[in-house]
Amino acid sequence: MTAMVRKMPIGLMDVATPTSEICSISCSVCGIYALCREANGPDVDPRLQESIVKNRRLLKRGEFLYRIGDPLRAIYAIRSGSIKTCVRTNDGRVQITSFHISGDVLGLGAFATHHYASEAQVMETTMVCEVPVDVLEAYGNENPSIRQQMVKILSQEILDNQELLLLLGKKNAEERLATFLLSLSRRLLKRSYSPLEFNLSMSRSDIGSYLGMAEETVCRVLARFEEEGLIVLTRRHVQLLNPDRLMVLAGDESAVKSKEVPGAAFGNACAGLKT
Amino acid sequence: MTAMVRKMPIGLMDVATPTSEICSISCSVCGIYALCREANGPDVDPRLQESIVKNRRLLKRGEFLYRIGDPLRAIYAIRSGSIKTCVRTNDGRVQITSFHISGDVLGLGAFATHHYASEAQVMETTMVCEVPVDVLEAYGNENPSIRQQMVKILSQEILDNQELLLLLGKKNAEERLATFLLSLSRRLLKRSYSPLEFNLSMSRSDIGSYLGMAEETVCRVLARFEEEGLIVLTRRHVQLLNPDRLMVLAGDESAVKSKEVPGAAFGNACAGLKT
DNA sequence: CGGGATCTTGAGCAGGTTCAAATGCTGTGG
DNA sequence: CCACAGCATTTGAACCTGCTCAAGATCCCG
Repeated sequence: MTAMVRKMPIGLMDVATPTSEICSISCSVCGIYALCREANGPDVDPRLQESIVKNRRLLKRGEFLYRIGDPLRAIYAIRSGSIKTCVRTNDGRVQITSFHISGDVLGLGAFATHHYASEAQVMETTMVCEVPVDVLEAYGNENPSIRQQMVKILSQEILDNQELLLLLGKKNAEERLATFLLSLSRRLLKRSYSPLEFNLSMSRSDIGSYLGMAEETVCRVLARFEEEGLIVLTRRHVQLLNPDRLMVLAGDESAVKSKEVPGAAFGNACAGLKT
Repeated sequence: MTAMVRKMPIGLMDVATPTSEICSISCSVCGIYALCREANGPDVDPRLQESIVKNRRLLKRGEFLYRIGDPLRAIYAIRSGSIKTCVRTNDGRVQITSFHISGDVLGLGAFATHHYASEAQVMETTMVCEVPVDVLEAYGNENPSIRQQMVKILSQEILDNQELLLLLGKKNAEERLATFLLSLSRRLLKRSYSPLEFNLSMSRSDIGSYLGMAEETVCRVLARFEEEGLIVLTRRHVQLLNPDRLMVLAGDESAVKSKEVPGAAFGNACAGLKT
């Protein structure tokens, strides 16, 4: 049970997608990449194509993509790297609302007020595509599928937030961390990364801020998980040894999701990793 | 400071809008009522008009508008009454994600998967308008302003959730209740109800479930607020005596919002209530 | 190799939960 | 109209999870 799985350095920090693959990333909920694919077709809005292909930005750790109160000018799709979004109280307490990774779309939440109510900070060197809102709107007006994608992305963000609300309102420390690890694992799987072995791009303190608990408690619970043989942890490298047991600990809503992502899925993925 | 404000029995439980007023309710973020207004104009999609005018439902306390896993068939606008939406863990713990009142729109969050991930339960006798999704989509395809409204509603729901995430992740019991009372007050003000005196349509237990704390703690903190002269509480009837101090206690994000809703707004509203 | 950031571990404390019981309110049926 | 059943609310007291403070260990980068 200890070291059957060979080390594969695949994780948030190791993503390096060649430029040519920008439009080939498989991501069912990612409207912007769908948009990219469309942009390669025959009848394309040239403004959109230009904005997708040319408006790319490389950001370094610590930089802000946008801050609270900034006017909404563009939405962003992450090509590689990772970004955290936060809200804060007036005395400076910070609640991280989401860790965004390759394929995620940021910024649509500001459509209600046209000003950001959250801030987006880069966690590691990150490449984003920038789509100005006027371009997006123009294209959306002509293309129903783009509109549907936008609604889907927004709607998905609501679902993700609901899951986090349940976690923050009703789960204890152990359940929070189990939920966190599994949710990360699922998202990596969707993007064809290894779901059982990955690197965290966030610090313990960030994890705490996201899960509504102190940094120290994060450490302690993770240490307990390791003692119990559920995971192997080396700095920011994580290996899930027993995802099924983690699922039980997570106390997730079973009725709906257990059908979609049964424990067996993890087992199979695990088998694929073995030598 | 005690009883300068005359009792006005306006609150969640007292709403009784005549049928003729269905389309005249002023609600800037309510796309469905905007939709209603449109439906009275000359060039109207007859399917939409029919669904708005005819598809009304009267629900009684305890009934479910939809449950987790139900397929998305329609979205709903509340005409009168109130509805709570919840998510739950597999062992039955319930997190209320929102209290919806007159003018709110429910159901758009299910667009991502076409199945509800939450449940909506009626808190008191409630009248809703039902708009089938196919009707909404058909009409949205023809009318850009409807589309914008939908995006705005979704986007607003994300903002509301973010506020709740901050509350659940970072605030203590006192801050939670102060935030709750003020947020309710603001929403009532937007709908032209008295923001300083109102009836709660939810139980202490529901408030606890929403704010991530035990029913007993809700009671204790509210009792403390009353001792300190911040509020007057009689069963479910609330009077805010010192909203400015509540704002300080709430620890809300001041920078952005204090400009929009300064404490003076409450003072003025209060003056309007006096004899 | 050094210094700052990150991570880990320990010990004591406290806010909020849990359990329990008393009180108050509401609506229903006789 | 009143008594009663059932639910909601309130209050008390003990307990416990997770926080805070503090110190040490480890890592990363220049």
